[in-house]
Amino acid sequence: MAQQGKFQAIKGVRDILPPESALWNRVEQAARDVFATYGFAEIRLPAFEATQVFERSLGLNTDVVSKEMYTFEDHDLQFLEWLRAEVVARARTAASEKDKGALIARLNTFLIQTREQIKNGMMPQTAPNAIALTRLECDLNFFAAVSDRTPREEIESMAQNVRDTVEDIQFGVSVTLRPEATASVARAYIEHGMHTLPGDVKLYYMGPMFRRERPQKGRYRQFYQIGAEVLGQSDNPGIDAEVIEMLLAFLDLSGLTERKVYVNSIGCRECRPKYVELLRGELQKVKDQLGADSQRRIDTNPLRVLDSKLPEEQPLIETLPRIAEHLCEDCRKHYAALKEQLKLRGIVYEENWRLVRGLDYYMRTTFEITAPGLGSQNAVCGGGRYDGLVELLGGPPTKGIGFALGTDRLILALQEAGKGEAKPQLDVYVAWLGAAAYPMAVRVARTLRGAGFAVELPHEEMKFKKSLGLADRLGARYAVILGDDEVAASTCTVKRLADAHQEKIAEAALVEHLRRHSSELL
RNA sequence: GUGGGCGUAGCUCAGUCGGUAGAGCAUCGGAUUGUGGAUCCGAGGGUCGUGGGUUCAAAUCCCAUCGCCCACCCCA
Repeated sequence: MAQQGKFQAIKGVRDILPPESALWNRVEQAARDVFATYGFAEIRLPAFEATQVFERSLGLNTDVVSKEMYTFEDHDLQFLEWLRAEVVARARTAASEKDKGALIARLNTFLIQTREQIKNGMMPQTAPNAIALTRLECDLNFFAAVSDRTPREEIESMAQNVRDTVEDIQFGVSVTLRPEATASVARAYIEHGMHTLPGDVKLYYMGPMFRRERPQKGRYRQFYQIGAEVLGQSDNPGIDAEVIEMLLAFLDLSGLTERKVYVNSIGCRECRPKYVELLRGELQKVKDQLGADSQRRIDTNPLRVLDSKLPEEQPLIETLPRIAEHLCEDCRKHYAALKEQLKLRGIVYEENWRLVRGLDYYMRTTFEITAPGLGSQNAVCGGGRYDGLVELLGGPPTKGIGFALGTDRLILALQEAGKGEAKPQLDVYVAWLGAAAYPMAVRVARTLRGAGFAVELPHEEMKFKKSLGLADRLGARYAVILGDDEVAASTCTVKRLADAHQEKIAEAALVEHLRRHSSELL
């Protein structure tokens, strides 16, 4: 229903309306409650970071970084942008005598202005910018020296140079809407010197993330995650197991009982590269039996071939070498201990040797939770160990493990499982009639709300017929009816809407009366 | 970026061979001026996604375009 002139939410983002928003609150509250019992505290992170934080953490050649991030330059230099566009436009036609002069003039102004802004601190003083400016200076000199004898191709090639260089200049810092939060947590851990805190640092977060992807079921451009991280000096598998235990306790409280837990180990910097090469070699041998996507992955990321869903590739994939058999001694012990720790906690899990992670920072323990009813995105939650990430971002050597749960998908799974019901609760509807009753209605509503009841008070005078009709449709448990009679006697007529039973209660005793019957409210 | 499906009332959807735009639910009002749910009566609500073409006549046929959904890639 895209009608001209009507606004609608942009592609891939959406409104979460009542009553569904109540389910969201329930889920998020469950997370807070459970995480708190495991000693986790909330960290509230910015929604955007310097682009490099994500490039460094996730890896430059991951899909997320290379094509799915919302990235922009943060600056306030419209005049320079306009100048740049002018330079580019003039450079396009620089071969003619007239435009040559215009290009020189614009480029000259651009260079002066740019230097000025850098001096003022309005533009970043970076090495690439310095190089670009020097190059433009040379180009300027070239154009000033152009004569009739200068070959046309040379002029055009230089003009092309100018366009490319001028467009490469960074006016501001590159920032990115966060596509995930682990990188931000690591950044914050370093920035605030959290390695000096006693014990492991246990943090959780929740909120929106952003990826510029084609939307589909359970996948949005603004999506939500609930996540938790443990950072510290220890990589004891007990931590990994406890994180998984906590995650499952949270899912229990949320009501997601139909789910599967998969675990795997993907090795470390020592043994994983060796395995990847082994796998690549094996895949090369059977290349012609694979689909086009998998063939491409042999070069780009052999581990992802294991993820293939193509039915015809499955038998072949089953014959491939498994990382569990090629882990180094330390990783083997770590993985074995993890499984022991899970058993110790009575956690039912499945090993999935094909479970690999897409992001560069993962190592050793990886895990995933799946649930039915999510379309082709059956993963609700993924996580793993990322020792070394903090160091990669310039911090001290630090171990880390955590998970991120797709809230949109958890909500979807709960709804599919019939556990998405979230009725708005309305305890009392105050129906009043007559000018004298309104002040009493205001008073009663305020008193009841003060006592913790959810109360609806109409502000237009309505016949009781209409008032009670509304009370019914709003799902109120009780109606308090106030008219001239009640005002005269300082009593309230209290009607239980479920069975139409009603009685008169003194105004002063109303709260006590409703409290006594609060079990009926539930 | 690639492929498929779908756009008619707030929602779910009919709409025949091209011939005045429909139903159910929802909303509002009335039957019922101190009492809700049921029933009955009534009302409002539409640029048939948008633009163009064919035609005496287009929701319907043709072209283009936009939007949404699902799937692939990839991922939570």
